[in-house]
Amino acid sequence: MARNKYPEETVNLILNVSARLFMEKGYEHTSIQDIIDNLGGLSKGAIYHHFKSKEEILDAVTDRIMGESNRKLAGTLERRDLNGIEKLRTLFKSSLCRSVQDEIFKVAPSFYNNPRLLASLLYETIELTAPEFIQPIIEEGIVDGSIAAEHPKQLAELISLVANVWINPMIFDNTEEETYHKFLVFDQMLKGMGLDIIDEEMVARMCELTSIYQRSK
Amino acid sequence: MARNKYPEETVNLILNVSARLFMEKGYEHTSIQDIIDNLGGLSKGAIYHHFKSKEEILDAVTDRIMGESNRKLAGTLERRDLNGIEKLRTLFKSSLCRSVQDEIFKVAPSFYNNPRLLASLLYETIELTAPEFIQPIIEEGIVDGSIAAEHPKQLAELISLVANVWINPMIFDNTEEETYHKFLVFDQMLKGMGLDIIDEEMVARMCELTSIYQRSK
DNA sequence: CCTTTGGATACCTACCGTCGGTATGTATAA
DNA sequence: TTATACATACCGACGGTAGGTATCCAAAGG
Repeated sequence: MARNKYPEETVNLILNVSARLFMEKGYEHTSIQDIIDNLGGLSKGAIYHHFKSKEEILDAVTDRIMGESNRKLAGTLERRDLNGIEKLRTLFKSSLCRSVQDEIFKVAPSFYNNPRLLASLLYETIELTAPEFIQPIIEEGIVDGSIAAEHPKQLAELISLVANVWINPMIFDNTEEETYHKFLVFDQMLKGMGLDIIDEEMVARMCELTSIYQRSK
Repeated sequence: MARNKYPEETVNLILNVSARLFMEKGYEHTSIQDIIDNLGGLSKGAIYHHFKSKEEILDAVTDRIMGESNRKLAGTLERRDLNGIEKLRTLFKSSLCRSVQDEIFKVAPSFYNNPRLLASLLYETIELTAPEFIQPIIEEGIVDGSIAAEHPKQLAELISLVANVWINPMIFDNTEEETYHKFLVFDQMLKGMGLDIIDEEMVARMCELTSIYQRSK
């Protein structure tokens, strides 16, 4: 294929195709040849010119996805009109709304057959989302008095893990009813730790999410 | 190598070698050839006579590990001298004590570089440990009045996830102090949901576990 | 200002070693 | 004799590389 004047377009093309295939078929069941076949004329040489390994493509794909959603989280973090607990609420709500129209959702990826992506998500949740976004908010809430917690780091991890992994319909299959129950238990847990975050609207959104996901499979 | 009169010994040999290598190097970075090289003379034909794929070896390995620990859990489940909450307590305590002398611990496997094993553990926890062992105990506790919960299935999943994954030193690196804080937060969460399970002895054991694991790395 | 030229970069093709897996052969236990 | 426990030789597909070609761009020369 002709040389592209803007190589970042080629990089993006490779990333788009790879991301889709990784989601659909899983990282390990996607071969370089599979990617090539969906590149519209580009060859293996092109891929290995821009990336030094298949692994590096996966890293770039996950970095891009996480980067997108984290940039959106960062917005909430900086708002001055909200105290700690309100920021937590806003964060949850917006991340739920976002998911509904998320692209990743439409391809209905099964993390079940995608241990690589699952592991990435799990570790990014604990090592990035929790300390970078949730923990600061909790610490803020402790200072402004809206949250009572003694170990913000661990609390942030726990909340992030439950919200990002356990409740995630892409990881664990659930009926709408089960999702509802999960949310009730999650709410009970949060309230038990003095965090009143979940409201009816969130529960409704989450059930909507679950059913959208169910249908798209 | 000469034909073995007791083929199950060969199967066990393959499983032992594979388990060790999977832990040390990760499933994906362990080749069939690596396994053969550690088999002491056996060949690829032997492996594929007993297992139909590398995947099946992994399944057998994880099944064996999970089977061992589940058989021990099952013992607690059947005791008649304990009510629900007491069974939960006993379960936690014994699983902590067991881990201290667990073989798996001594090779210091890094789930970090082992997405396959990590995913297996995660799904076995939610789809096996929780519904087969924790949920029945909670339901028993509801009946005998020692536990108050409305959604035993979800509660069982939540507890299992936190205990088996979040607190697991093989999955997330922690200092002893962080482990201690995790346990405090876990305890607070459980108490918030009406479950008084954690005591000082468990906390001590868990910190011991963490330090053993740290040293073995 | 236009042209030439040279090197950096985008990309292609052919090929390599290794991988997981199979077909087939052989020796031994029952 | 038959079924089973292995060994051996081989296969296609895989991830990755070597080396070549084509295109872009910038600086030099006219």
